[in-house]
Amino acid sequence: MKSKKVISLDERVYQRVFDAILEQRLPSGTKLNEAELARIFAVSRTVIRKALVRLAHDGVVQTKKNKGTTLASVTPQEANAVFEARRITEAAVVKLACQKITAADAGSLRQLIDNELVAESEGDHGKALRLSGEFHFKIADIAANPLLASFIRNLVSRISLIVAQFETAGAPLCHLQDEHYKLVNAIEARDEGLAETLMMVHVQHIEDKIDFYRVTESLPLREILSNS
Amino acid sequence: MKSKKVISLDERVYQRVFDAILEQRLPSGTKLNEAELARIFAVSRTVIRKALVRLAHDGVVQTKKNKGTTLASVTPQEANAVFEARRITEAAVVKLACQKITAADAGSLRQLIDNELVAESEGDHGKALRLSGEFHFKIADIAANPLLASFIRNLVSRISLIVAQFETAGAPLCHLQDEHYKLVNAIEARDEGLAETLMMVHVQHIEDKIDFYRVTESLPLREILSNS
DNA sequence: TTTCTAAATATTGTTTTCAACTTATGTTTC
DNA sequence: GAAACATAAGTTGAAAACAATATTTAGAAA
Repeated sequence: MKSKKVISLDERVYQRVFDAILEQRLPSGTKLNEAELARIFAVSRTVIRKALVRLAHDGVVQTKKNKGTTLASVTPQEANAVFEARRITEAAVVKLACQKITAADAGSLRQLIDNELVAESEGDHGKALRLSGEFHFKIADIAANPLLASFIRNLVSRISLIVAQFETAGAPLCHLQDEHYKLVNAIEARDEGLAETLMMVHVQHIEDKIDFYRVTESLPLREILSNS
Repeated sequence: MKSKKVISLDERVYQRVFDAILEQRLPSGTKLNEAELARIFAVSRTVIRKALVRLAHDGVVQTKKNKGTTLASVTPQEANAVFEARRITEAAVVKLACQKITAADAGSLRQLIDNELVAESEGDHGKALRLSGEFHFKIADIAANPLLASFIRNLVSRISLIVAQFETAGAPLCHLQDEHYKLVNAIEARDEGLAETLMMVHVQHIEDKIDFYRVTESLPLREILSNS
C-alpha cells in the first residue's frame, strides 16, 4: 500500500529551498525576502518564516535581526572546518556501512550513480549534483545510525553551498563518479580500511576543486525557485 | 568594552528549555503546551512556536500535527544509536583537541570540573549535570571546529534526555568526574591514543548507568521552567 | 452502570494585523 | 554640488484573530 504522507506547508518550502541548495541553484549571499518567497510558494509569510528558522538552524542561511535572511556565505577558514568535519564523519560512517551493507544496498548505491550519469548526460547538472549528494546520504542510511546520517546531511548541504560559492567553473566531475563506484566495491567487500581511505581521498578531491578567489553573482529568486 | 549582546525572545525561550533539558529537569514525554509556555515566559505563542521549531529540529522535542509538542522519548535501540554516534564523534573531537589545546584551555577545563564539584557539594545536582555537559562542549571548542562542536552539543543534549528517561536513581557520578580529570591530563599531554581511549570508556560508563526498564513521572511545567 | 453520541472545550495551524526597525528617497542648507 | 537631515517606503518582529483539528464532558439509550 502507498504511504499517503501528508506534508506540511513549511516542510514543503523547506525541502524546495534545500533541494535548490543541493542543486547549487542558489548562490551564497542571495537575499531571501520573506514576502517574495510567500508569493512564490503561495503561502503566508508565517509558513516561510517557519521554514527559514529551520534552514537557519541548519546553518545554510543566516538571519540577522531586522535585516533579513541570506544564503550563508563562509570564509575560507570556515570552509576548511566544514571539510575537516566531513572527512572525519564520513570516514566513521563508511566504516559502519561496511559492517552492515546488504546486496540490496549495494544495488541501490550503484543505481544512484547510474541515475547521476543519466542526469549528467541529459544536461541536468543540478539533478546530477543532488543525486551525488544522495549517494552519501544512502551510505549514511546503510550505516543505520540516524544521528550520524543527519550530520552527513547537514555537512553535504553546507558543502554544496561552499562549492557553489567557490567552485572553479566547468570543472569535470567524472572521476568523482568513478570514485563513487570504487567506494561501493570497497564497502561491499567490507574492507573498512580501503573504504575509509577512499572516502577521505574522495572528500579531499571535492575540496581540491574549490577556488577561494572565485566570486558568484546573484540571480532573480523567482526564476530559481518557481519551477521544480 | 562589554559586548551588549541583544538576545531575541525566541532565543531566550530556546536556551531556557535547552538548559532545563541539560539539567534533566524536564522528563521525557512531558507535554509542552504552547499557551502555557507563552504564559510562563510572558511572550506570545508565536515566539514559543519559533523556539519549538528549533528544538524539534534538534530532535530534543517531537511535534505531531494537531497533537502538539512533547519532550522526545526514545526506544532503547535509538538510545544505542545516540551513544554510538557520541562515542565516534567525541573520539574524533578529543584527538583534534589534543593537537590544539593551550595551557589556558586546560585551566578552563579544570575550572569546569571544580565548579561541577562545588555545585554537587551544594546539592545543586541540576547545575552539576549542566556543567558536566559544558565540559564536553569546551573540549569541542578547543578542537576549533564549530560544526563538530554543534554535533557534540546536539549529542550531549539528546543523551541528557535519555539519561533523564532511564538513569538508575541515585547512581553515583563521582568517578565520572575523576574520568574528566584524567581526560584533561591526557589532552594536555597531547596523547591522542590515551585521550581517545579514555573518552570512549567515559561515554561507555555513562551508557552503563542507564536502565531501560526505568519509568519517569511528569511534573508541572510551570514549576520546572519558572525560575532560573 | 456502561456505552455511544453530541456538544462544549481546549489546543494547534494559519492568516492577518500592528509595531519596530532599516533602507531609500528627497529636500534643505551650506 | 555635497553633506546632513527629515520623510517615506519597505522589511522584519511580534501579537492577536481566526480556522481546523483533537479532546473532554455531558447526556441519552441500552
